[in-house]
Amino acid sequence: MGLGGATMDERVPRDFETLRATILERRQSLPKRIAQIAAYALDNPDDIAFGTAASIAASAGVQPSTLIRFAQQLGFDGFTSLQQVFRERLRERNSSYDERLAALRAKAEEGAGHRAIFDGFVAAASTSLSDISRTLNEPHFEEAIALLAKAETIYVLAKRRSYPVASYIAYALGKLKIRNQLIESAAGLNAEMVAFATPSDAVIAISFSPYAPATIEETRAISEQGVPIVAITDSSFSPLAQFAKVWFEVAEADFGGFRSLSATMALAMALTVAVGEKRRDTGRKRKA
Amino acid sequence: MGLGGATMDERVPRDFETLRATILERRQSLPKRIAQIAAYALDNPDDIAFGTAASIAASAGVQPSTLIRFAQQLGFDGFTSLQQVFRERLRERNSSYDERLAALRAKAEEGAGHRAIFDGFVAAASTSLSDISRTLNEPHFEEAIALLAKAETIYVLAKRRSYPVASYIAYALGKLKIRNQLIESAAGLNAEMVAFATPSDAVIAISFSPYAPATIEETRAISEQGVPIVAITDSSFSPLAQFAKVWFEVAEADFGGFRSLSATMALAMALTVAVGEKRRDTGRKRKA
DNA sequence: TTGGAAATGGAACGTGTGACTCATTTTTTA
DNA sequence: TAAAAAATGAGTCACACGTTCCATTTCCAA
Repeated sequence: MGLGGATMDERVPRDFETLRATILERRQSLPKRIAQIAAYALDNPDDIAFGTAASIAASAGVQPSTLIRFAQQLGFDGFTSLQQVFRERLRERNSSYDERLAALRAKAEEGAGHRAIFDGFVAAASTSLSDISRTLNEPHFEEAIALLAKAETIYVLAKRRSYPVASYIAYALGKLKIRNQLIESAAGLNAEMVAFATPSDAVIAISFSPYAPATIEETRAISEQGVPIVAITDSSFSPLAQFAKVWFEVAEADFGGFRSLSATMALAMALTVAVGEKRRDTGRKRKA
Repeated sequence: MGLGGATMDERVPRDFETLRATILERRQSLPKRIAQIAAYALDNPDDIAFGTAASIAASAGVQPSTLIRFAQQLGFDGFTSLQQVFRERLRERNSSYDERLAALRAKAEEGAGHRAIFDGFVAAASTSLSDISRTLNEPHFEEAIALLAKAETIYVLAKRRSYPVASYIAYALGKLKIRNQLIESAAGLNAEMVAFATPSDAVIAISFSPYAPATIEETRAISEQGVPIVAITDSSFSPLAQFAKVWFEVAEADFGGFRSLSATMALAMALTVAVGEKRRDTGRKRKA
């Protein structure tokens, strides 16, 4: 029986994920040419969805007939039914991220309602997240983690708009049992607090344009004491950048004059938790 | 010239958005049957991408030849070239949102690296945003805005993990020149602060499981004074819900034990700005 | 109302499609 | 190593496809 198990009562994969799993599972036992197509299919699913049997076969470097045997071996009637699965995949996947965002943004801009405001903030947050996900500088990220992991006390410095981020960092550091000091504006004791920091500590400073003068000033002061600084800011021209050992540029989308904090938050949390992990690892090594 | 302007040098739409715009623009001047297809095409772009001329024509209730006339009227050679645009649309839209998220999450789960941690937080934030965007209860949203808009002073109540959100709300309210009072845990004057609130004020209370006892207690106290409460919390069983006039259920995804705040932040900002707008509108009306 | 033009329906056509068949090659088994 | 079985390549074929063409209907202007 040349057609393998196709005539048996085995179930035919009707959705792409099942199909994919089936192919991966049988990969080892497939004949060479069939395996060649299998690999091509999983690598270029869009081509399978749109191409003709002939064009796909050519791209994959096999004969059209082999393509049909491949389909039959998986339990399909022929190439066409196999292709349906690949088409269904494209059809079923919801409108793309960008389309959704565009829709949200359009609604937010045209509609004057309150729902539009909400959509605007969601869109701004999503955009910011997707931006930072693309642009995060990994070496900087690793450097910042290393720097913070070996600090005795982590000082967290931010005012005004950035303050919520700082307070969440402080909360998270506390939960991770990492000594930290939040420098807020309330009591006016900042100068004294800053004076305690030494080169074996570290600072996370966060500030966005328009930069709070107090943040700048305190960052300058603390950097002069030789304390290493990790800065999260919004441009290379930020006054924070010149004082910082490592700095991140985070482009937050804004809506209605208020900038999203989602990207900054994600970065801040990642930094914090990564530092926590690095410390745990280092501690474990020291003991061993 | 039966084929309309097709023979002129007008540009043929090569991408879906241009095509869409072109169709919408000409909609009025199109013959009946052609317009019928135009509407069908914009409503069921996926069918155009995958179907055959015959099947599409049948679905749209026209003759196949009309379908081709439609394509030609838009400047295409024939139906096939028109179809390419619809296929390109599916092909070009990046891997779907869900696929991207799944990828991020997979990386975050398998990989132990620091980048994985970052991806995890971005994924958690994205998930939360997409969830709240789907599930936001609009009547509740409007009600909360109305309630907060007419308050003399808005009290903002949150501890621990929720505190960053509260501080951002307070910052934003301040910028919008809306009188507000942030109730933090620092000074221990909370009871006194809470005592000032009257029924013509309002409260935004934020708390997630495990609920900070202080937040619950203060919310209870303030509700007994007849002050209307808007609660942002994470479950219908939240102790906040029973005290609140309006409450929002926000499901935040978490990563590494730290919950994202992105959805809560977006909701909080939307609330704040919407209240600001509503107040401006009302003020304008009063003057007029 | 009538003439002409545009729009439409439907049949006919040629091309390119997927699938089948069979000869050949490769792999496996004895 | 020989024989059998499986896999592959290539040619063929029926047919469904997109397209074209022409007869008919609909619409508009005179």
